[in-house]
Amino acid sequence: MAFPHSRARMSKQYYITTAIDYVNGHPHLGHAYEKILTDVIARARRSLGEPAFFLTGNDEHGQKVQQAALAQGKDPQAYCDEFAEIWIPFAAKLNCANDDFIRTTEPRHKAVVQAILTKLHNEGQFYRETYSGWYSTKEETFLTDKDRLPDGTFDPSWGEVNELKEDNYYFKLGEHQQWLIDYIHKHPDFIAPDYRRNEVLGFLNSAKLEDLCISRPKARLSWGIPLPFDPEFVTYVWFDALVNYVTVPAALGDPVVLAAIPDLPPINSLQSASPELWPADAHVIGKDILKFHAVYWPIMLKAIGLPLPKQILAHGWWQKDGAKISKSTGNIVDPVAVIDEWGVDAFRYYVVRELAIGPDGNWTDAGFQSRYNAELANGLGNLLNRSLSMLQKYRAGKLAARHDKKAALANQTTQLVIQHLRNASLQEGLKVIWDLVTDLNVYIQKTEPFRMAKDPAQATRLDEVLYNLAEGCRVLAVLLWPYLPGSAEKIFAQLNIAEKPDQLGAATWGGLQEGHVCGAPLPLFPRKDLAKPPA
RNA sequence: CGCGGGGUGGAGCAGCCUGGUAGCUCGUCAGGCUCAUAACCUGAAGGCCGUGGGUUCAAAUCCCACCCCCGCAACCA
Repeated sequence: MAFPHSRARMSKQYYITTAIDYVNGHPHLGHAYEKILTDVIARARRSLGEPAFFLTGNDEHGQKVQQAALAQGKDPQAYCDEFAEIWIPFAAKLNCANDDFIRTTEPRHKAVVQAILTKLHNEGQFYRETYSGWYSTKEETFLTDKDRLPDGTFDPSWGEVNELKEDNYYFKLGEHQQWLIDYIHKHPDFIAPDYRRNEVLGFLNSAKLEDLCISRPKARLSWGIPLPFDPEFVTYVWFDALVNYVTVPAALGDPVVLAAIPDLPPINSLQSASPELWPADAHVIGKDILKFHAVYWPIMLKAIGLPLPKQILAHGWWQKDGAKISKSTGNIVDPVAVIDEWGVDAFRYYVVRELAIGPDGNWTDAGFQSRYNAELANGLGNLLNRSLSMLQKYRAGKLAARHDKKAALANQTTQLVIQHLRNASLQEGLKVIWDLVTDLNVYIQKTEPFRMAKDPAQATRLDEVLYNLAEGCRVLAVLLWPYLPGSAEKIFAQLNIAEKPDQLGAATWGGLQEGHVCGAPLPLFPRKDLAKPPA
């Protein structure tokens, strides 16, 4: 698969990742949400003129994958390959411009994981110990006292529970605990939003960290990366999965990562010039895996000798109609179905506009359709439509001299949007953009160009208004590009602008020149009837 | 004493950290406009900000107690 956005630069790129998705099911709303958030941030950086590298991928090892493959009578690798055929196009379906797609069963990843394990093992960061506990063979997991019913027994759903002794390797976390607490205090932006930082600090302050078990006996779980120093074990999935974030930089030859893992054998390096990616600027994750990213991962990196990511950005979860999303009750949102019916930009718009990054959201079909009609169709789409319609009708699409009635407002909007994009305040950015949309709609109402058109004495005034509207739409397209790249390009096409609206520098007022001929209007977001037949 | 999130006009939310006339979107009602995707604009009605205490000149906002809802075990972001 080609990743046309790949690029190699000589200086540190903005590097942003999603969590990698576990391949035991099909993509759902939550996966789509995370990828879109990340894509908007990555596109925003590119639009600001900064090279940005966006990584997403699949987590393919572990017990559930092995079980699922077995249940279907498939080889685990074949099973993962089939899911990759779903997940890679899924990112494209969301119009994500990711630069690479990591799969943890790839040779490049195994090589990096094993090189890191070797290094840490040689440095004495691991120890081997026998664990004894209650083991559910059916669920293939150890149970704790918390899993006991009030009468002291285990729930029958666990099946047969036996006491089991098992050797494993452990990673010493405890000795890094105070260092991590200090680090988080010194870097207040490391975990966002800040209430998540408080949560992590609360966790770190409440008890001594238990050491992390980084292995599973092969007899119990074979589908994993073998420990290089003990072939009887495979790597615990989380240790495996987190490393993905440095795998790709390593594979591309990032000098920072290579310096920390000197024994890494040569893996593929397609780049002629090695990009500088690490440390990541942001890991976008769900709130459920905060502990892995804000506790285990920083400690792993510290032990490896790599700098920490700049920020862990934890988003919330979606509900549907106020209830948890559940496949068994059919309470689901199928992103692909929504995109097929409403368009990818409508989907991207809704999930970003509906909530800030952090709180939980609630998907309702009524809310989605309401935003679609009110904000996309009636707001933005109709503004473009009526503006171009009048320009076409009264001036055959041809613009008169530049006029700056809306210049100050547009430039101010641009500054605010840039600020919000830099802060990953994506929802706020959209709000500010829509303030401009609303203002331009009011502007038409106040100036009534359709009335001026009937009075030849007002011809100049009409030209001025029409210029402001067309230029306002052009600025809007540029501002919208990180969020709604397809729609932004459609606006440019209707304005008859050849370039792409993908550089925020172009949002400066005055881009449209006198004499430029704009195209004819075409509804951006065709309005749909709110009344939907009951399912 | 488990942890976390939340309870703000009919609905969905912001505001709370850094107290000082309660805000947004949708919906409702009335009016205006006609360029436009039956779209757009203006105005109005509607809330004692979960409950009870406390601090304060002043509390949605800070403190204490309590009540209620939702996640933390799945299909998981």
